[in-house]
Amino acid sequence: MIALVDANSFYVSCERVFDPRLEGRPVAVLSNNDGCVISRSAECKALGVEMGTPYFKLRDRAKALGLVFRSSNYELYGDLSARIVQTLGTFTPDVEQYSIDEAFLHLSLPADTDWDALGAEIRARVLRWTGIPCGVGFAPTRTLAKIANHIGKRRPGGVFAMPADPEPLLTKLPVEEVWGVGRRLAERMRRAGVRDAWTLATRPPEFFRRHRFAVTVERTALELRGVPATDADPIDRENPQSINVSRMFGRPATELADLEEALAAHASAAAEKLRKAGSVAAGANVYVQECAPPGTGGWTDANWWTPFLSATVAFPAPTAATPAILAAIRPAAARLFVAGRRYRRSGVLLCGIEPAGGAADLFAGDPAETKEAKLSAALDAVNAKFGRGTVFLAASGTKRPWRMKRDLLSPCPTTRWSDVLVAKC
DNA sequence: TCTGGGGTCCTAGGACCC
DNA sequence: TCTGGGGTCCTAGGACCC
Repeated sequence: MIALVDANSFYVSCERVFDPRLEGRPVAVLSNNDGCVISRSAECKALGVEMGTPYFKLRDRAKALGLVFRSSNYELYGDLSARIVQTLGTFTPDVEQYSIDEAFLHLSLPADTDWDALGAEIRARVLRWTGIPCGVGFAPTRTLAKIANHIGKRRPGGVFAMPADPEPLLTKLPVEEVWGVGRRLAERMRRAGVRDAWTLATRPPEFFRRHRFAVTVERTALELRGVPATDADPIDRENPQSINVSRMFGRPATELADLEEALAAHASAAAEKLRKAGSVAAGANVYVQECAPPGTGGWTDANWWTPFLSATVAFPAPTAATPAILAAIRPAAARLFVAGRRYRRSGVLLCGIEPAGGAADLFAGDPAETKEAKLSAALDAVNAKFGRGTVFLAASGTKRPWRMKRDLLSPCPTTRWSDVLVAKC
C-alpha cells in the first residue's frame, strides 16, 4: 500500500507555526518578488482569492477583507519540510519525498489494516511534532493515492483509503483532475471521448496509440486500474540532472552591467547547489526574458509572457568551481544584451551534470582547477558558518539594484540563531 | 507601475556512424 | 537510369508536476 501525505496550504501553515495570530485569519503567501499568490489559507480561499492572483490587484482590498500577506520564506519551509519527512520516517523506512509538501510512504502491512486509524495517527504525529496539518490518502498506486488524498482533504478526518473497486469514484472524477493529465491532454482526451477517470482507466492500449498519446498516458491508465507503473523514485534529489536558478528583476534591467551581475549571482547560486550535490556540470544555458514591447499597454493576460532568449556555453572541462563557471558564462551576457531593451528576468541552467570524481577527474590535475575548487569549498564553508551571501565574487555586484522585493518576510526561527523565538516567563 | 521558480519525461528530427 | 539498412546520440519543443 502507498500513502500520500500532503500538507494543507503548506507555506501558510509554516507561517502560522511561528505566528499563531495568523490562525483563523485569511492568509496568503506571495511568490518571489512579492509577485503573486502561491499559497492560501482556507479562509483566504473562501474569500475567492485565486491561486496566482497578482499582489497588486489585492493590496488595496486587503484591509477591508482582513487579508494578511507574507513574502515566501523558503529557508523556513525547507526546514519544516525536512522535519515532516523525518517524522514520516518513524512509520516506514521507505519515504519518498515528492515535493516540498508531499511524500509517498511505501507500507508493507496486512490488507486488513485499519487505514483510517493509521492515517489519523500519521496526521496527529506530524501535527504534534511539526505543527503542520496534513491529509493522508491510501491506495495501491501513486496515481490512486493522489486521488484518495484529495478526497481525504474534503473529509473531516482528512484521511481516505481507496476502496478495492474504485469504479464508482473514478466515474465521477473529471479526467483533468487525474495526476499527469494537464490542460492540454485533458482537451485532447475530451475530443477523443474520454471525460472521466474511469473511462481513461479502461481504454485498451490500441486506443492510446491510435490517438497518438505518449506512453506516459498509458502508464497513468494502468495506475488508475491499480497496476503500479510509475518509477520507484520519480525525482532523485541527491542527483539532479539540471540545476536552474532564475529570478525576475526587482525593476526592469536596462544596462549590460545589471544583466552581467544578475547572471553572475544566479550562476554562483547554481554552482553552490552543484557542489552540495557533489557533482560537476559540463555547460550552462544562460537566458534572459524581455519585458513586453512598449505601447502594448503593460501586461495583459495575452502579452505578459514573452519568449526566452538563450545562449549555450560549454565549459572547457566539467566543473563545479564558481570562478570557472563565471568566466565561461560572462561572454554570454554580452551576446544576449541589446542596448535600449528592457529585461524582466534572467537565469542560468547548469546541464550535463555528473558526479564529481568520474570522468571529469581526468582534468583534476590542472592546478588552476584545483585552486578554484579549493576556493569554492572555502566560500561554501564561510557562508555555511556566517550565513548565505557573507562572501561572494565581486562579479555578482555589491549594490544589486536588480534584487528582488521581499517586503513582508517572516523570520527564520528554525535556521538562524538570531531569529529563535524568545519566551519570557 | 506592479503577474514565481524549479524540476522531470517523452518525442521527433537531424547529424552521424558503420 | 540506377544508390541500403540499421543503429546511436543530441537537441528543441512540448507536455506535465509542485
